[in-house]
Amino acid sequence: MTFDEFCQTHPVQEQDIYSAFFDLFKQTFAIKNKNLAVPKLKKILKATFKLSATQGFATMTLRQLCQETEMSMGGLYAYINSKKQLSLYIHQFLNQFVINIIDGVSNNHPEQTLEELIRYHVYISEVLQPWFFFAFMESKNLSPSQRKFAIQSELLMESKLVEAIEEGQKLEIYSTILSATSIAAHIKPLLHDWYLKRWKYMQRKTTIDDFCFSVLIFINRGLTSPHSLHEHSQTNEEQNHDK
Amino acid sequence: MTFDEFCQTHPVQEQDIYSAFFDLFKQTFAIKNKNLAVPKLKKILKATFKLSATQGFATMTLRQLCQETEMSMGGLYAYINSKKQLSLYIHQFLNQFVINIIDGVSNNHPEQTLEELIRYHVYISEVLQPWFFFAFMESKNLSPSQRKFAIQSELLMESKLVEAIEEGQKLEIYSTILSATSIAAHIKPLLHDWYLKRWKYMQRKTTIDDFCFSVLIFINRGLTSPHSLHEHSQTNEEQNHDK
DNA sequence: GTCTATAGCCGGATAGAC
DNA sequence: GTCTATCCGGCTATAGAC
Repeated sequence: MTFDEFCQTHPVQEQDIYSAFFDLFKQTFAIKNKNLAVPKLKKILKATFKLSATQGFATMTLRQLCQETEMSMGGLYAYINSKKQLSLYIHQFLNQFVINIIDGVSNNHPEQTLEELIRYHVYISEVLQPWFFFAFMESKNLSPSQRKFAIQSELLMESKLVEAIEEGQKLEIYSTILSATSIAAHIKPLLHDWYLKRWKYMQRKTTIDDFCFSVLIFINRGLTSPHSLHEHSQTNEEQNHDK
Repeated sequence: MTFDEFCQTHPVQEQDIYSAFFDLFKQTFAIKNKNLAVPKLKKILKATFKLSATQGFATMTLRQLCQETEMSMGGLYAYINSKKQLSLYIHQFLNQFVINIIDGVSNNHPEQTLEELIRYHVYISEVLQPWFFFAFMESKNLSPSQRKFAIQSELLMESKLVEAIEEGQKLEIYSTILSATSIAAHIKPLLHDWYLKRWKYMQRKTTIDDFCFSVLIFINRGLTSPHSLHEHSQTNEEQNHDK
């Protein structure tokens, strides 16, 4: 499945996202009119991501947010109850959104499942790049209990990866030299790189499908190659003596 | 080379580090007495890392820093000129420190060079874990020109990785399906994971040499395996039809 | 629902005693 | 060199007009 196909089969357009955001928290907003609220929430969230990405959420002031959104302080406070809650809502919404999609990944052949998990993660993090970046950088703002809640989508992804790898190891498709847990631990930072170092990939004109292709090759090799570094490590001491 | 051997052959003990920190910036400190200054700087830096890691540098207040270091505001200001400069100095020192070590990596056989680069990076990031974590999370605080300067150690590491991989590809030790640049781009986040998600590895009781071993196997496979995902991707569409 | 004006607080930084 | 006391600016949040 390519990125385009993913976008056509999942509710990941901008209007889908911000509309879902309103619905999730509507009972706590002072504003009740959805048609009015959604565009403004969109403005507020986009501005928050922009300012947070360049200076961090903590140093972003609500005055800056007003300027960026062309709203007044009073107007802003009709949509957010506090600066802290704005951050909390972003974490909570993202977590819910990711769980909904990752949970739907079918569990068939391990290679197929693994590819789908990886592609879906990259695709979601593309569509919600500012959200992912924000969540990664600003997770400190959360209290321990809130953090535990917001991390659930991460845990789900990790357990699904481990499950697929273990399945592949049972079927003897994948090597068992490294544990499924530690391989999953290596896969995740590879995927995070797509939204954390976005500018790097933009600069190099790497498309999202190129990135997926390259990551999938790299991971697939890490899982299937019969080679082991063991021999390499053992000869290493001899090499050092040669110096 | 194991982590222990690395520590014995490089100036990476705590006293080495904080002493070097004082030397690098001594002309700008109000304090001139090194024996007095080094322990206090150590206290200040450690407290800064601790507070920043849990709440972020931006929300850390100098009053918190005073409490943590058992100093007064006035006393503190004998060691730092401003909050901003404290952050800047951390970035600059780390950058210098990493360059000094990475630049010394010998350029012999590509496999050996690659292993040494990777091990050294992990080993430095172990010894200076709080510094690396700080630099990653707080790089926003830097102005563009300062950031450009502080990123030089990253660029050096990256260019050395690419150089070694290209060398290996020329010698036909490594596959050329993926470019050296994109492989290097995959290696870096794997290494960053060691200091970014430290708690995860602590919890799992993964030792640093275990981590290096596992990463080296994974990378080595990614470089050498003859397998290509190409066949897999091509058959993927057929698989989808099967559903 | 949205605005302006302001309350109330807390941060970084400094002055000046010791 | 180190302390206490204080200044001043900017922050979040709210009150009240429209």
